[in-house]
Order: sequence, then C-alpha cells, then structure tokens
Amino acid sequence: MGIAERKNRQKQALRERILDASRRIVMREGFAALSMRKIADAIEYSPATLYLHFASRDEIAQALCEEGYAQLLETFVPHARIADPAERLKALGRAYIAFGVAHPQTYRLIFMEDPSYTGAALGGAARKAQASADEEAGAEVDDATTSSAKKQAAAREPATAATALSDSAAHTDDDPGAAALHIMLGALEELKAAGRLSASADVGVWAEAFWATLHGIVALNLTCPVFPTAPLDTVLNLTLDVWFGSSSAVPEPAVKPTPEPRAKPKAASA
Amino acid sequence: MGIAERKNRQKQALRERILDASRRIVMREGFAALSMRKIADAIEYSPATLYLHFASRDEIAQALCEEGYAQLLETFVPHARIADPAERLKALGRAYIAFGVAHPQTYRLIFMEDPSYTGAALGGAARKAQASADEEAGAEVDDATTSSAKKQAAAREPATAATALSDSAAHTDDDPGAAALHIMLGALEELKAAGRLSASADVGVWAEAFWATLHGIVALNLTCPVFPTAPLDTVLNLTLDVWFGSSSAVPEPAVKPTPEPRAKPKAASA
DNA sequence: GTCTATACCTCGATAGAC
DNA sequence: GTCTATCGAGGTATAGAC
Repeated sequence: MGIAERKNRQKQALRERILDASRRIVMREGFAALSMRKIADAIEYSPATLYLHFASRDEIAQALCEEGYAQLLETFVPHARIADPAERLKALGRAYIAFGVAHPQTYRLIFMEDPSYTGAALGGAARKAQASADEEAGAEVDDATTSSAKKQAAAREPATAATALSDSAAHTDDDPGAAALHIMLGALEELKAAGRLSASADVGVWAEAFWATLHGIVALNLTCPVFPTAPLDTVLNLTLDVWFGSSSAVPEPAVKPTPEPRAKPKAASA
Repeated sequence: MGIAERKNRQKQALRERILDASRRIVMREGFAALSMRKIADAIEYSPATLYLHFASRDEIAQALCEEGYAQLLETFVPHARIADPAERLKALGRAYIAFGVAHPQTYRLIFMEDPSYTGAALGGAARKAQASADEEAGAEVDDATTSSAKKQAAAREPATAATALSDSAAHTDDDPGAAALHIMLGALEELKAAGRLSASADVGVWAEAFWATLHGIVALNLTCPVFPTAPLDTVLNLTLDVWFGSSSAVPEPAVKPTPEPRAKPKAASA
C-alpha cells in the first residue's frame, strides 16, 4: 500500500499547490481575476488538470474562504483572554479592522463577493446568535434537534473570560465564523452580567450590530479610496468609544456620549 | 436650425433610452450583468450604436451612479427639516438604510463595486468633511483657493436646521454626495453646540464613522443572506440608540450605554 | 494523471458598408 | 446614424490521445 500512499501524498501536494497559487492570484489581483487558466499557468500544469482536484472554480474559491475564516479567527484568539469585557470587545474590533486592512483581498473574498461565501462564514454563526437570543428570552431549546446544543450550554451561566474562551475553542475546528461571533457574545454577556449593559439588552442583536459596524469601516475603507479622510484609527477609536465607552486614561474624555438621552421633543417632519 | 434641434432632441431621447434600459438591467441582474450587447438588445439597436452616445461601458455606469447619488440625496431632504439634531440624524440613518434595502443594486453600484464610482460620491464629500474639520480646529481657510468656502461659512455659526438645510441645498446640483454628508455635518454641529457632544469632538470624524456604520448595516445585509438574524429594524434601532441616545417614549430605555465608562482596569493581554 | 486540442460561451470595441 | 460583420481577448469545462 506504500505506492497508493505516495500517490495520495502527491495528489494532496498538488492540491495545495493549486490553492497556494490561487491565494497568490487573489491577493495580488483580486478574486475577479482568479481564473482556471491563470492558476494552471502559475503551477505550470494544463487547465484540465485542475479539474482532477476541484470540480469547479467555485470549489477552489470556497476552499480559499475557509482558510480566510480560520485566519480571521486566529487574529481574535489572543484578545479573547483580556479580562475586562469592554476592553476585550474593543481589542476584537481593532483586530477585525486590522485583519481587513492587512488582507484586503481575503476580506473582500469572504465578506464582499458572493453571498454564499459570506453565508458560509456567518450562516452558522448567525444561527448560533439566534439560538443564544432565544435562549436568553427563555425559549425552550430542543437539544435533540440542535446538533450544537451542548456547546451553547456554557453560555447559559454568566461565563468568565476563561470559560468563554474554552467554550469558543470547541467551535474552532468546525466553524470559525461561529467561534468568532461566540467570543463576542461571551464578552457581551459579561458586560450585561456586570450591569454595564441594560438588563433588557439582547446580546445577539448587540453582536450583530457591532459586527456590522466593524464591517462598515473595513468595507468602506477597501472600496472607497478616500475613506476615511481622518486617520483610520481616529474613526475606529471614536466608534469603539461610542459602543463601549471611553476607556482612555486621559483626564478629559474625548467623547461624551449623549448626556441627555431624551432632552428634546421629537419634531414634526415635513 | 429647427432641424438641428430636432436631431439633438432625438439624440438625447436615445441617450435616455440607453440609460433607462441600463438601469433596468442593473436593477434586475446586477451591475456585473450589464453588457453593451444586452443594452443594445433591450433598446433594439445594434451594439455599435451605443458607442455614438457613450464612449464605453464605464461611461454608462458613471451616468447611472450620478442618478443614484441624487436619488439617495432625495431621500435625505425631507428629514433634514427635523428640528432636533439627534432625531434628524436618526431619521437620516433610517432613510439611508431604507434606500439601500429598497434599491440594492443601485446601492451596490454606488458603494460596493468600483472604487472610482464610490469615490465620485464620497470624494468631494470627504474633502468637504476634511475642510470642515480643519476649519473647526481653527485653521485659516484661504477663500481664494477654496471654491466652496463661502458655503462652509454658514456652518461656522451654530446653525439652525433651516440654515443648515438651505446651505446644503446649495450643494445639491453639483455634488449630491457632498450635500448628503453636509446635512449630517450640520446636525452634528448642532448637537455639539447644544452640549450634547463633547466640545472636543470632531464632527468630521463623527460623520465618517456614522456613515461607515450605516454602510456596514446595508452592505452586510445585501451581501449576507442571513444577516441580520434579528429583524433589521431591531439592529438599526440599537445602533442609532448607541450613537445618539435612546429617544423612545418608553419609560424603561431598552439600552443603557455603559453607565461606568472606566470602571474596570485594563487587563494584560496574553 | 496529464496533456493537447477544442467546443462553446460572453465580452468590449471597431471597421466599413449603406 | 445605423447597420453587419468581425477582431481579439477572456472565460469554463470537456473529450480523447498518450
């Protein structure tokens, strides 16, 4: 069987070469420029050979996406150990933006190209967020029908940073997107448990809204050459302060979030 | 000269037919599916004829973009009359998201396709934001070199909603993007003048960060089929409350933004 | 397994007849 | 002004020789 194993190794090696070349093309010229011909050229094989390893261009793209999800999650992991949940969320936000700026084409591929690619990243994650929200609302969860119900159990008790991390690590293998979102959910739960979020706040909604905010900063920055006019860090810091309060050691806080929530009456529109 | 005028009218009419057909194709199949052949088919002319009215496909796309900018601005205008600046900003945010959801392909074309398209919308706008920020910082503005310096003068004094609107209306003809951003800047200036924003807050940064946030919600919604899991309005309301405070008449505010800004010490990261 | 060769698309843009 | 015809380039995917 040694011969079969060698052949298998060679097959896997070529598969990796294909993905390597594809990754380089995407990083250099963007996803739209990824074609079977170009990949074949890059690895010095004929286009037909590619179809022995991938059924289509789309399958190659999906493989690249999965790498991207994992890569993004990796940048999250170290920050998940930060004790203060607000600081943790801010650090995660910074890591998210940093990833997008450092790997623009990868970010585009995952979050700005095909809905099915983005869905693969956020689909499972969003389902978990919904489940968490339902759970929080006191809805009954049918463990038999939910394959990942066991993993969600840890979120039921107000988790410490350590348990949140170890729990999310359980997701890492199968679904990086869900794991990433789960790290955020854990931090938001802690904030809420500490009374720094309204008791009626829905952490699932908070997580989705915050994620969308981060996405907006990255996406606009990648798409629009003149955004932002101000330094990116300045915009990011303001955004994080608005969401989770100013935490700088500076005596005078730079931003004072709406001291009078409902001071003025609503005006009639034309 | 009547003959020449008639020919001119006919030429303009065909130009409009081309744009109409293009708009329909983009709305129905997306910008990527817009091809000269398809347009020609739709208007029942040969592809070659198109090149008598537009130099290239790109020129058609840019014409569509300009319509889109103006369309977006139009949805802003009625809300610019709201007296309370925070409520005005929230209404603008809602209008922005509503536009993106109602006209997904138009929104994609303007803000998610080609950087040059988005730049045409935000480029001039961003320059104005920067100018406003400079001005605010006490920098001298050389009126001779800035063609629109006169228009910015109105923002110097804490403007009423009326003056902010009339001022922004002056931008409408030449640059819808700048006009839209200017409406937001005016509202932020008012917030600041009322002491509801820190005196050291940079309204240019606020405007860019808020715009990015709105963009994130729309973009993620358009790209990701499962976002948001929660109703879009719920996510939007939370986001607007986080940015400009809760203004609902409900006795218990749904969201309490970080009552203890710097309660916990910063934790050491691993 | 890997190749050559090719079928079969779609595209933007242009030349030249009418 | 409008057409037909076409160039040349790009793409996915496959058939069949080796």
